[in-house]
Amino acid sequence: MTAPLHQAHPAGSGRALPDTQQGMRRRNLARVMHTVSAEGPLSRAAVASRIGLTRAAVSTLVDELVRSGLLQELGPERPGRVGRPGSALAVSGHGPAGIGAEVGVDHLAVCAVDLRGEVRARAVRHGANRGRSPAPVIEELTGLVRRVVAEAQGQGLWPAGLAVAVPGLVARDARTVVRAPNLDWHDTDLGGLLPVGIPLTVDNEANFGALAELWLGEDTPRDFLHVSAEIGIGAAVVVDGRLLRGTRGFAGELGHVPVRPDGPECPCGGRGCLEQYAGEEAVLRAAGLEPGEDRVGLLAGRAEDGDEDVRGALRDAGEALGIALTGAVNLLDPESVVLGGALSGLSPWLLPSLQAELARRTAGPACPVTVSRLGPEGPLLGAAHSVVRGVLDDPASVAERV
Amino acid sequence: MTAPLHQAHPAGSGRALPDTQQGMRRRNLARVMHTVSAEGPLSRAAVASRIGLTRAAVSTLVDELVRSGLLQELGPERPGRVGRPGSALAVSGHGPAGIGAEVGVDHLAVCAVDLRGEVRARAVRHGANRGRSPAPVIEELTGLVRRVVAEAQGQGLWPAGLAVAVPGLVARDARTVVRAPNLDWHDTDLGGLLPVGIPLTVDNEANFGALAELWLGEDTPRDFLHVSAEIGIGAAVVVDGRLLRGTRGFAGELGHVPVRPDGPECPCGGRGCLEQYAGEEAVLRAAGLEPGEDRVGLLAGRAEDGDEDVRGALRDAGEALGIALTGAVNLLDPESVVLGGALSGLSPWLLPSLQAELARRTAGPACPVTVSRLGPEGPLLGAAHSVVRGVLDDPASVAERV
DNA sequence: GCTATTTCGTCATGGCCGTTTACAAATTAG
DNA sequence: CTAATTTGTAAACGGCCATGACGAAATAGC
Repeated sequence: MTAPLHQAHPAGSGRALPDTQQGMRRRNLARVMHTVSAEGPLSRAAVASRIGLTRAAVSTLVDELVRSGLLQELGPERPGRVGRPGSALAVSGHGPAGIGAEVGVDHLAVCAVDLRGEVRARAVRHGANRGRSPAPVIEELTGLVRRVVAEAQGQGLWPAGLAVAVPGLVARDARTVVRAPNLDWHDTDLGGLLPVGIPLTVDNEANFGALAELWLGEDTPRDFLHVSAEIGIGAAVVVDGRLLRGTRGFAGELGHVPVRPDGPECPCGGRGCLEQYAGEEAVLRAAGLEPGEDRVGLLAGRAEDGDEDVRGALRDAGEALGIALTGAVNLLDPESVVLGGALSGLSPWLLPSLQAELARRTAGPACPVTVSRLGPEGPLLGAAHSVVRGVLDDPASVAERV
Repeated sequence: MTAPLHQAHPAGSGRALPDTQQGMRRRNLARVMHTVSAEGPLSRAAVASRIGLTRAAVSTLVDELVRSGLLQELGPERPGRVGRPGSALAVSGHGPAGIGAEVGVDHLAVCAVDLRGEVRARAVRHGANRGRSPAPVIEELTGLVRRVVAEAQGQGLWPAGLAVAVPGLVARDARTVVRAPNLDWHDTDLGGLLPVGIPLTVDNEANFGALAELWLGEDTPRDFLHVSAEIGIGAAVVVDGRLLRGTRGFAGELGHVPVRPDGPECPCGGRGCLEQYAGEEAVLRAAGLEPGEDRVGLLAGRAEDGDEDVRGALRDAGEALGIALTGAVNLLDPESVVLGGALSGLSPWLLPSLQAELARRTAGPACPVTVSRLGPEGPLLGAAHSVVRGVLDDPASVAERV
């Protein structure tokens, strides 16, 4: 198994595959898969012209991929143009599947996604996980995973890997949850707790959310900043289509960017961190509400009803977000900023002040701010898709396993 | 010519070389060059074991590189171990040279660096360029370039490219200076003004400074934040050994990160930007000094002499830098922060408050802050080396030109 | 309806490139 | 002085993509 670049925590950073004919072959197999996956049913000739190889070379690559069950021959295309019609190729719907899982504060979710990107099975369990110790939660999650895997297998799929999204900081080993304040987990190695016989990857939910946006969003650029919030405020930086992780894997801690350096103290040790103004707890307090079950829904509902306290609190939060994002945008020059997770539901009341602040502090045109279409589904889908992308990135690695 | 990844503004982001046998060959030539360049004189066998190819394959690659004048055979190694001693290979000192140039506010400088990384020729001209129109300045620079090129040629070198560092924002075409406030240049295409018959690249001096740090610094990590200042404050973000440029090429504008959102107005339109606290002008004003010739030297001198006003101003600037860097570090999780350019000379008085602020606002161990060893030489060396790296990254592209 | 044209997929051939295997050369160990 | 070890090179081999030719299947023109 070679670790593709976008995988949760790539081991090395150099070229993964050795530069020998075999590596070349593997990379070309990957290019065929990516092309077919991205541009729908395509003939061998179309693929060849797109990736710059000859029809003959693509033919042998396709043969290999069809034999491995990764590509499917759909039969002759509808002839619209002159010449013999090609034989349409599509990504197989019966090959490997990516299993995505999410440990939320209030729920567990698992889904299976096939190579085509379709969700083929899912399972959810609601109920607060806050404060429960990791072992029983993971045990419950394992049950859901088994159910989803079984259901996928019933449809002719086989699990190629499991990716778990957690609301917390994950070490670069892609297995250990270093700190998940909202679950009260510390230094928990999920590798030992999830006894599923398939490759495991663990990552921050914000990271998976950003990847989902990158892969599934429409017109998502290759350089953007994805901001999300469950309770803390997390950001993910995508540069040139790849996640920026940082040395320890902690990049994107937008919540503790100083907004007002002399502001209220923050548990992190700093003062006036963004989380003190735009964190869920802070917004609820400013709105005069008590923390409860569906906090985001509550805020959205009150704001919708015209509650001025809530609206004001969200306006202030948007302003603080705008200040913090001004710094981030100046530093990174992204093509856009995408609001995801809980923020997408509250965007109608956050956006105006956020954008105003950003525009006011920017010389020239301000960085466009958009709202994720995926909403709360992002992290789960991103996790499952990360496994699928792993297969697309190196088809040879799974072809052996068929 | 293929654009290597670290080059000023790579055209595309995908794999540069096509995945065919020829591309493979080219990449393997590059790997041989990089290995020999990085690890000193090495035998063919040693190179082979390092890059994972066989001795036979490396032999043919080396032959080609020697014939092109990029590698040099130094003769048999001193035999310390059992077995036939290898024949030492070293990067040639008579092949291509990188020409670096710098347009500073108070000076012009040009140098030539060979493949071994040694400076083989240089020329400097002092005198204020502030407010002069681009044409005469560039004409003067061209003269220096011609002199340095001639001197290098006299030593058996030939110029492979010219890289120019400017104190301002450069568009992604790597030729146009969009805005250089300290020179008062706007939308100036240096490509038309520099009629030297070799490939031209223009980039921000902060970017080149960061690259110099990456390539020449000792123990510089592959993920760091390089902060420098001439008059504005610029940062360069290096991720995984590559410069982060941003969509428009404007990444790293640390100077306009909000430090105190309600602070003094800034020409950029914002309020309380870092530059209002730690910019050269602001520091001079706070120290009660007038802007003059050698401003940095003046500040350092007074601080050295114990001038409390100056020390206080620098302390405050360090504090503001610390606040801005806290945000950047939270967002990027770099392995270290490196202070370069003018900041390195003032570091004794900036560092204490900067580090204190950073540590106070960080949970866990704070990001280490170091001072560049290169100082004001960084941008010029980085520019010249960027050309050299371009050759190492694709030796085949220049081998044709011999 | 028939032929020429265009495009698709495949096959045989050839060239490029790293590997394998073998061997001579140059050194150390005993 | 011999055995062992390591280096560099040469020849044969195998993998992989390119080239060129060919049959198949559609359209375009008459």
